[in-house]
Amino acid sequence: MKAFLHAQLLETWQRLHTEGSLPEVQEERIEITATRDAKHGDYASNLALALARDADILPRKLAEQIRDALPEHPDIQRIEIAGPGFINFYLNEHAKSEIIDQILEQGDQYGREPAGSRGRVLIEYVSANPTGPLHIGHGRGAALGSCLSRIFAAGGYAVECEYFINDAGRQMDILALSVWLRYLELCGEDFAFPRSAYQGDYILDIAADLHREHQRRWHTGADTLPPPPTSPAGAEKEAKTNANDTHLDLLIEHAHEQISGEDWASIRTTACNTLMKRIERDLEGFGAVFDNWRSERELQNSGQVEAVLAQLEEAGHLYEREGATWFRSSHFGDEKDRVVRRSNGQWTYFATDIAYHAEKLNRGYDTVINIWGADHHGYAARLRGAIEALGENPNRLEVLFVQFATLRRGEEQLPMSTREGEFVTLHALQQEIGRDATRFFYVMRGATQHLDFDLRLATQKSADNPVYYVQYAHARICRLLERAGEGEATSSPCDLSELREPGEQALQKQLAQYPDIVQRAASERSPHHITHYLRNLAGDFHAYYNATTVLVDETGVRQARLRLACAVRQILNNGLELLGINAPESM
RNA sequence: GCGCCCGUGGCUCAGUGGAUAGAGCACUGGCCUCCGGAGCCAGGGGUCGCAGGUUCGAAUCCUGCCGGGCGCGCCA
Repeated sequence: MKAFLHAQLLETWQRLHTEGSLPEVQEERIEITATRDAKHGDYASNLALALARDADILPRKLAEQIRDALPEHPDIQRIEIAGPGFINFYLNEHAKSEIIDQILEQGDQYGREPAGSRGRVLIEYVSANPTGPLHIGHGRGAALGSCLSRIFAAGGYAVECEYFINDAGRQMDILALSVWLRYLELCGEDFAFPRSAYQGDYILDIAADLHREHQRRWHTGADTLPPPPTSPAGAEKEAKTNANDTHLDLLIEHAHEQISGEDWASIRTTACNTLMKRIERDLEGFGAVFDNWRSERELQNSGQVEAVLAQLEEAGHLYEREGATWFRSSHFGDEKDRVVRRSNGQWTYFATDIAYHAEKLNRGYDTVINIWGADHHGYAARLRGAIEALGENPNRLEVLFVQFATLRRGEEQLPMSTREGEFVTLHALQQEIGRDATRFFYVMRGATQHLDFDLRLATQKSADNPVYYVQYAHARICRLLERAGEGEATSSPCDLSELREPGEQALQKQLAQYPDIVQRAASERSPHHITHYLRNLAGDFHAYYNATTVLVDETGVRQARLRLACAVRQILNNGLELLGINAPESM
């Protein structure tokens, strides 16, 4: 209906333009919105206000001219000019109740665009380092990516989801080192475990497996280990960090002397695979589904990094300085140039990432979306710059930054830090509050907002908890339809003009907005529009249900009300589906 | 210091340049002989951080300032 009115306005304007009484107009400038207040009709347009200047006519006069020129239509009861020059459309009852038949006819397809009709999108998300289990910080990215992929699919995009496995680089060496040191402890060695190595129990588990399988094969005396740094009292934090980093490097070097490169690689691979399996399992349990798992190591071995650097070199965007190779990212909007090859000959992560993004773009997606934590925002400019330098349109890459989530239980703040091994894992969070509530809470705020995740609220089984509120509305309708006999509600269309109560009008209007909400959630990459909508719809239903008896004796009224309830259930179901949340039949 | 994000009832947050700025929580008072009370209804509570500007119209766009978060490595 909204699209229809938009077309009518455009057509009418163009006709008046051809007749010479109005100037030209661009399609985007004609807006029509569902009204917030029923006093303003069902739909309203502000075009007379917006375009009065161009037309050189007073807004109200312009509005009248357009109203008079609009063709009559059986769905439109009347058109009014209000306020400074709004054009308000009032639909007749029949047009409003059509929505119910449409919803029941299309079922779970209602609100969905034809698959693949809007282009191809790749969403890369989570991509956490395999150095520990996923924690609640990763959870937010996982929820956002997973919900967005479902919303995009509903919006008509062909969507693929991808996880980039950071299985190369120094992090992996630190991981292997952490495992090896724990292994030495299991061999009976006694020494101070480095503070900046990975502390978590999962490291111990991997070490125990290795110890069981390989016995004392990689054993070496603790007395040969490089001594830990002695940090003088009052030393700067930064100096301490550097000292710890250097110590780790010495330890890694030492390990290389003690065991063969092959064995070291084997420890690294075992640790990485074990953690990746755990990550995959956690994501699967969370409902985050991936189509592709791309390995950084494989990418590096494929020769793509050399190729892409050669391409940049050829285009003159690289230069040497102080033994390193730099990319001239400052020419492409970054604040300074960035190293792509270190003076020790190794690529930086950035170099690999350029190759990775070049690959993604070459695979032919219209849009490539990355979901990153807010702490990475400074990184986007150089990546965009590299894409531009490669002759691609940098706008095909879109980076969504998700702000941090803090976790609390009532007043108590819960800490999280991978290195210290003290964090709430995503798995533990789900165990405690369930997948549905976890997903809903993660996406109910805009991604740019800091999220205050309250475990106490999320575990409450009451109306305070929005997940239960929405699910309860669904369960309630299911029970109602069961009681009435399913057949009655889903049978052939009945006379919906019986729906005259204010609550029934409100519900029909709310239902009609669903497709717009889905489109908006997709175009703004904002699943929270869905959570808000569902809460409102559930609220309207609860209010209606409390005020009006559905199962009355008059057959016509009863059938119409059941049919309305059935349509509400369908939309609750469709909306929850977009969030990957269950729509239970009973609770 | 520079860059990005955020300042909206006591709290957590919606808000697409539009009509009287909205929810939920908390608070106060009501509603089950009734389709699920895991629910509903009513009420109080606001300088939309501050100051300019653009506009017929600004919480929304622009500039400056104030406050909070994050980032500013030959780490990933």
